[in-house]
Amino acid sequence: MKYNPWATEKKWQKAWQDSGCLAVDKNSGKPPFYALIEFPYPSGSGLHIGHARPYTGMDVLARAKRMQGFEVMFPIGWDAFGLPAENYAIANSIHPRDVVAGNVRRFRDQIISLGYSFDLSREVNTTDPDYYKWTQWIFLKLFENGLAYKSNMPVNWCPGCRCVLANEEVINGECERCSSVAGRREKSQWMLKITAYAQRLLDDLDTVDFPARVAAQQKYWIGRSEGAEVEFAVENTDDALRVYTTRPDTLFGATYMVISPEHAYIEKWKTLLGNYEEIAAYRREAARKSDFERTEIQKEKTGVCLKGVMAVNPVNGESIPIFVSDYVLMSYGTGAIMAVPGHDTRDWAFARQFGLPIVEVVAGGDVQKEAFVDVETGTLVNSSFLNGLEVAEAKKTITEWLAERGLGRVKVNFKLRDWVFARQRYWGEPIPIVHCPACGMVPLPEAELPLRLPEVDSYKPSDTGESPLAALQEWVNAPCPKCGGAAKRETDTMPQWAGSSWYFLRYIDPENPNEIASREAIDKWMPVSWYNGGMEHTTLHLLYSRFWHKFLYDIGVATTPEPYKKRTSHGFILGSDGTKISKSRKNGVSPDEVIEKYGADTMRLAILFLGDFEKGCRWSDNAITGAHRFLERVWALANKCPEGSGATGSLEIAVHRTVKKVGQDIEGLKFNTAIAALMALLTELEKDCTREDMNIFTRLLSPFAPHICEDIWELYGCNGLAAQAEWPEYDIEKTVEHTVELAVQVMGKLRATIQMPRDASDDEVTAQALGNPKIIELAAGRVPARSIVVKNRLVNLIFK
RNA sequence: GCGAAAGUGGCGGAACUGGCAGACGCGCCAGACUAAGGAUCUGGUGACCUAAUACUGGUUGUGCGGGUUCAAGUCCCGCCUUUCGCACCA
Repeated sequence: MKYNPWATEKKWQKAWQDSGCLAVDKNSGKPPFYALIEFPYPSGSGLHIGHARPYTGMDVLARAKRMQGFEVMFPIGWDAFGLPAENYAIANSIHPRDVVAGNVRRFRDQIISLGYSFDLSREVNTTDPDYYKWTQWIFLKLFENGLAYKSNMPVNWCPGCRCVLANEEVINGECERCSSVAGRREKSQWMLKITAYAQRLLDDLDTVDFPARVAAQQKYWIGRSEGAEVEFAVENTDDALRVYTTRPDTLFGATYMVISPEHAYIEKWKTLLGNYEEIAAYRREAARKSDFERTEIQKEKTGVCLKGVMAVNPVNGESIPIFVSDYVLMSYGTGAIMAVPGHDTRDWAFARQFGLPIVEVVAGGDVQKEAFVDVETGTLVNSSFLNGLEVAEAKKTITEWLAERGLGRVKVNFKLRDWVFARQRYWGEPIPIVHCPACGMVPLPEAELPLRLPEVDSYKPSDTGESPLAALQEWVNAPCPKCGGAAKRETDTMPQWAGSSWYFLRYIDPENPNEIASREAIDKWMPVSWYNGGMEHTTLHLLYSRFWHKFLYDIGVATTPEPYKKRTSHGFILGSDGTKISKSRKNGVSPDEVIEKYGADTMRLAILFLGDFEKGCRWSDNAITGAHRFLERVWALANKCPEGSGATGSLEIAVHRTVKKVGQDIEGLKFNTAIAALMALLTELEKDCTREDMNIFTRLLSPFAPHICEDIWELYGCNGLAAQAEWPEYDIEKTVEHTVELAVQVMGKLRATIQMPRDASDDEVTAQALGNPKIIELAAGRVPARSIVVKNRLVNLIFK
């Protein structure tokens, strides 16, 4: 009987769903295991191998955990708000809701056809009002707690389309659609104060099981630094320029200052400045550039000196000039810096450009040739009372000195910036705030949630930079919830990150109309046992969702400070030509095509056999050939293998070893070597096999290739489904051979191998090795000076 | 520039806390079965040299150059290259 996956795959997919074996049994009493994948954005092009790799990996884990006696929750949903659906809707005059519904249907079908064991009864969709009601509810709580606020922020502006652009829509400084040069504009934006949680987001990384590279990247992104704030008085004004520095010890070397083009003092000092027009022109120039351009290009330093104002270095009273330059950003620190060209590379380049003095304050380099920045252990010079001190000591001394005089203070700074939480778009969660002329910003009462997206004819952004919602008078005009007077709704919507920042909580209790999830359910399932996702989400989604969860913990909704107990990250999968998979390059593979030609089990095995799950890899059709042949051999053997009791001798050892290895490899996400071990065992079983052995083999293979295993299970007349079978156990005693082969080395080179009983003593091993004809010949009568024995592995003989 | 990861046969990739490099698969070669083989099965397959009474003969080999060690793909020092992330972060 030839292997014919098409005949039965659909049948088993239905059987898994219908049997309820994928759904959670509340009363099972088994330990809970919550396996989570990053829920997909249901794009129009359907599910591709970039999804299939992580989903297959986690499906193997979830299936194995079920067999191992855990109550597994393995849910999926749809992160369906966002720009692509909206753009597609605009281009094709379809409602984004309908676009999404069609895409979701396609994704769901594909997910089922791949044999994934998701519990579809818990499916959530971020665009469902019953779902986004709670996204809005969380926003209201953030607002109530002072963590949501409005602030002027620069946005990308396309003068051609007359609308705000996402960073993604700006390609090389041009609008993706109309190729106009995109500029910058200030806009009042909703912000979330993630910075208030910076320290906790950093500290609690120690309490979770994240891969080192993920934790390192988050730490770097949060970017904690300890330094000092220093006040520089400005001559002829009552103002002081406040700077943040991590190197207060170099204060005596500060020979000029630089402020960001957006610094408020420029306007304040307008009348004092002899060259205001020049400065304003420079500012306009800087404003045209995106942050990206401004900070990316390794360019010559540009800037303008502020004529008419001078700052005073607080430690030595010297007057120093103030410049404006775009290399100083308003978004980090205070928007102003003290420049120490002797010991900072950027300041050095700027000083050279503008002929400014460069003073050495830490001994060791030649500051006239280049900035001397590697100074963590240097000694201070040219610094009055700091002379002779080590850098660390000098930092402390100067900070205290400044603090005593009210000129400075210790300050911890973070690179992390607050989260811009508004989009001028239709297809997002409406922000439940009303702007009242009398009462200001008023939150909607909870009872009015969800605030539904209104029906509109056009989803196009308005040409004023407002969201399309702004054009809907009947929706925009609403009574103030507080005073009842005429007021207007907020028309911006939330970013796509909103719905994905808490979805793992909704899976737990997806139908609950009264709360995000019941306390009981949260207690049982949180934190997520194992969350796997892409490295590209390490700094945004992963950090945002940790932030929201910490907030929910603070207000008593969540019961743990961290949402994820364990995080793993799969490697990025590239196309067969080694580049990113894209439709235009045609280097991708559609899982649908593979399934149609070879079946879902082949697809699953092929994608996991490619290479280390946690490392990047490139797709190759060769993987399919190997996987498919393997399954054909499995099916052939299952059919011809006779009844009988289990294997004995070395075959029994091979079986026990494989049980051990496959279990360990699944836990370590080493799916490629687990499959290799199964292939190797199959080769052994083909020589000598009974149904008893094949039964064990089938259960081991079942998480990887579940359909064929159900076929075998049925063929053998076993009870229930293979998916519900118990995971085989191994006997540690039966994983070791009684006779081992040892390598015999002479002076570190392999010369022979010998057979020895397991755990033979060093002396026995040495004696046996010396008795080997090959070794006798090499020894030529000499006696080894040393013999190094590595138990059950090798012996190395050293002759003088 | 900063941070992280990685360089192993023709190819994808294995290799536990230093211990027989190349598991497993693809491809290729030879053979078997065939009317036929792009099916299947069996055996072989890093490179170079040398073998024919001794295929458990020798040398060399994990990006490059040094080092530590009885022993290095693995550890240390110095380079080179690639990928990913961040980008003038004070």
